[in-house]
Amino acid sequence: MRISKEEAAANRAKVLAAAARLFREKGVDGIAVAELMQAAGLTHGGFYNHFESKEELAAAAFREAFVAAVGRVERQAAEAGKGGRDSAFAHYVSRYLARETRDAPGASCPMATLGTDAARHGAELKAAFAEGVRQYIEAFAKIMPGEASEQRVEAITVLSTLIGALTLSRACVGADDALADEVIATVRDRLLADSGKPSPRRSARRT
Amino acid sequence: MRISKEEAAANRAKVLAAAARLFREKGVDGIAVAELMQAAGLTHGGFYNHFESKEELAAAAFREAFVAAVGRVERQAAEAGKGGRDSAFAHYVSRYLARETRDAPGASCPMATLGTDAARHGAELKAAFAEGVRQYIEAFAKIMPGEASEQRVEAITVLSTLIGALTLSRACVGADDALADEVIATVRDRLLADSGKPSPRRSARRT
DNA sequence: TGTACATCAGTGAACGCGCGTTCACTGATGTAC
DNA sequence: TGTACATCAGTGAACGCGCGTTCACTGATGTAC
Repeated sequence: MRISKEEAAANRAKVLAAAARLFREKGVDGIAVAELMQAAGLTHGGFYNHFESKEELAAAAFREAFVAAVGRVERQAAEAGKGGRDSAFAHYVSRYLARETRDAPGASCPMATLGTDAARHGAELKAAFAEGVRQYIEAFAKIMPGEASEQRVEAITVLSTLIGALTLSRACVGADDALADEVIATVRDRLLADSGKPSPRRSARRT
Repeated sequence: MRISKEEAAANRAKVLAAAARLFREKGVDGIAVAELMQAAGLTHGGFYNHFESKEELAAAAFREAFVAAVGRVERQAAEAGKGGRDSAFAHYVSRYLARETRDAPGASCPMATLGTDAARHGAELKAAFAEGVRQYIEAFAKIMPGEASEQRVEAITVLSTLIGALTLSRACVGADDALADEVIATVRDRLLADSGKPSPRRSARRT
């Protein structure tokens, strides 16, 4: 049965949202089109009314995920007016390396979840990913402590550190929880110590 | 036709080596058992004479890849007798973040290529990965500059940075080569500057 | 505004392909005598 | 040491399943008059 244009647009948005979450959780190849459609409350047959292919959906989902991630950074940058850059940076890092973030990959940083997928898939996905990275670095640089001339270097370095720590911790959680927790706690404390804002929590050290 | 025990063992080793390379290049789900066997010069039917399942092979391949990676670190540590820890560290970082390493994922750090696979697959893979990370951190700590009491923290932080930078660069290469090169060059120079050993090459800055 | 028809989002069966795994078979190796 | 047989690594066809994609169909929406 045909439905209204608004409903169709809402359905498309639902599919995109489900894809942005599930691709991050299970990888582009780890979730089937039929499962995505079911997660959006639809049946799989209608998929091609909205997207040309799974690959095209993936590119759109990557863009959606990056828009949200860059938005989070920019919101922190905007609030930096109150507490200053150091505060914005500390908040962002603490949140990024929290256990809750690690355990909810579907809602978190696309670079830590989709980087390997982008590297292994086609040009369309890589282009969407690279464009997202460009925007993210630019936004992230604005909340970096230190001299303005060094902000881009710092942003790229810290961003790499965050992505690596989250990747490592996620790969170990379930097999060695102490190690998984140690990685994010250690990196968080180390980054915050560097910025002159030591974390209130003590560093988790393995015994 | 039956073959000698030595030949059979050599064949098993060939399959394992092909898996350790190809899983890193294309991901565990990105390469078929038949392709792996072909890469080892065999046909797919004999696979189950050597391994119980693809998952078991993957765990063995992870272990193999980690042994090689930890070995590389320990070799650097051993050579540190000559030039000191700083020199071992600088050599290792420069090599890790070189373009050649980035463009040869099949022979490089398993944490940067298989972390996401480990996070998304079963307990067996995660266990193999976590064990590898444990050993890697311990070996890596020995070539970290700075105070001995801080070596583990530094090792975890720098390792995260290396993994993140390589992941980002690999995801962008082909779509935005300037950005991909900037990421590894910037992080390399930044890490070496920290250790008091600035890189001879100038930092690549985007224009 | 009301009516008649064309459009098209959604449905679910079906297609074709690739994958992990199984199996009957082969024949050289390893072993028991 | 020589012979006869059992073992088993390797082969390639086959199985069953899940996946991305296609398609005929439905019926409410959107539009032309």
